[in-house]
Amino acid sequence: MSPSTLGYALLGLLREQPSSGYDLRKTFSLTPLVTFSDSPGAIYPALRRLEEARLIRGTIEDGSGLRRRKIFRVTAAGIAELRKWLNQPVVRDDVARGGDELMLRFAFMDGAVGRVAAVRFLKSLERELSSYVSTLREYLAEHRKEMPLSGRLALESGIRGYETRVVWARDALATYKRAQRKRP
Amino acid sequence: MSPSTLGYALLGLLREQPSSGYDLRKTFSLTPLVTFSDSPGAIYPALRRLEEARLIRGTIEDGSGLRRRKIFRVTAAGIAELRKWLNQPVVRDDVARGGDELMLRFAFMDGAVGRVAAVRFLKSLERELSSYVSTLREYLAEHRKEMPLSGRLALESGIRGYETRVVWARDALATYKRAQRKRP
DNA sequence: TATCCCATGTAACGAGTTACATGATTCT
DNA sequence: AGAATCATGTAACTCGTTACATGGGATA
Repeated sequence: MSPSTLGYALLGLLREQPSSGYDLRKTFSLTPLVTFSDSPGAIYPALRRLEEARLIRGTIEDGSGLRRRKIFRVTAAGIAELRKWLNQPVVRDDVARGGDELMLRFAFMDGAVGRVAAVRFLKSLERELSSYVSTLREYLAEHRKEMPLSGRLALESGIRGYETRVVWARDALATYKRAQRKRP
Repeated sequence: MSPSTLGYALLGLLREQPSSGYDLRKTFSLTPLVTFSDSPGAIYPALRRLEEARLIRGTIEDGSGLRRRKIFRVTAAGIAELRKWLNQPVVRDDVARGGDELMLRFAFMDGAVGRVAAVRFLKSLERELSSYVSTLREYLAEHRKEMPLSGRLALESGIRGYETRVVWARDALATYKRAQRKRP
């Protein structure tokens, strides 16, 4: 079985920095990754599953007189699994379901799959987003009249959000192009 | 136990229009509510739970020779439960977790709790969103240097998304004010 | 010594996913 | 007659939530 979204988040974080379960919990409670729960009932079982699948390995820190801490590191198989996840094509369903997981994937790309994959991702993201915005606009145009006011406004909010992300994707692409010119 | 998010979505839709499970599945697959799964394994058990809690009641449609369809209607207790959900204050956690549930709540307000509640919601939403954007900006300013490029860009995408929603909330408020002038 | 933070875990429960199952009706 | 669609449901499985449990080390 492939990991859950939380599992991939842990994998991505551990690739950047080997950490204990407690460290990861703090990351989830103190950084923009608050979208994830920091509850021990989620983190520790998820870590155990990843370890059972040999995607990470935990070693008890043999520090001088410190409390016991288990530090997890990503294995080669873990890196491979992470790459597989990051390299998945961007499909319409991903963007329709809110696209949070897509942004998580993008956030972990640097250092794991490189600029080429990131650029490919941004291009297909822009394409799928644009197409989805069109669908939503058509729906709005067709149902505008029968929709209750708050329902219509909520839909407009969603559309604006997706449009903002399209613009962002173009800017992000430009940023990558600039970085590439500097050190290709 | 109070209903899940899916349960509230069903409650909100059924308040607008009594429907069968199949109708609701189509709504979830063909409208912007695709964020929800349209799988029967989610919908039918959720409907059964709502019915057991007496929040909805289903009656077999005694139509002439049609296939059996069970039409669900919201009960008085269901309306009360929906109102309770809609009238909950907007807290920081709601916006930090992405805010999708907040927009769902707003979408169902018209006809269920009235303009006053909708306006109150928008005001507190704008306040919480603005405050959360500040938090994210501070985080970005402080960690910009150490963050990998894609991670930083992903965070910027999130910030832009929240900012877009702040602007939207102001526009939506203005829309309500205009509507109020027309027929107060 | 009392209290807080560090650090890890488990157990019961709820709910969604996936896949399977069933049968009636309409279309070709 | 066969296929597609309408329409409802169930069972196994996974995973996250909530709440509880434990104990060492630091701080007052």
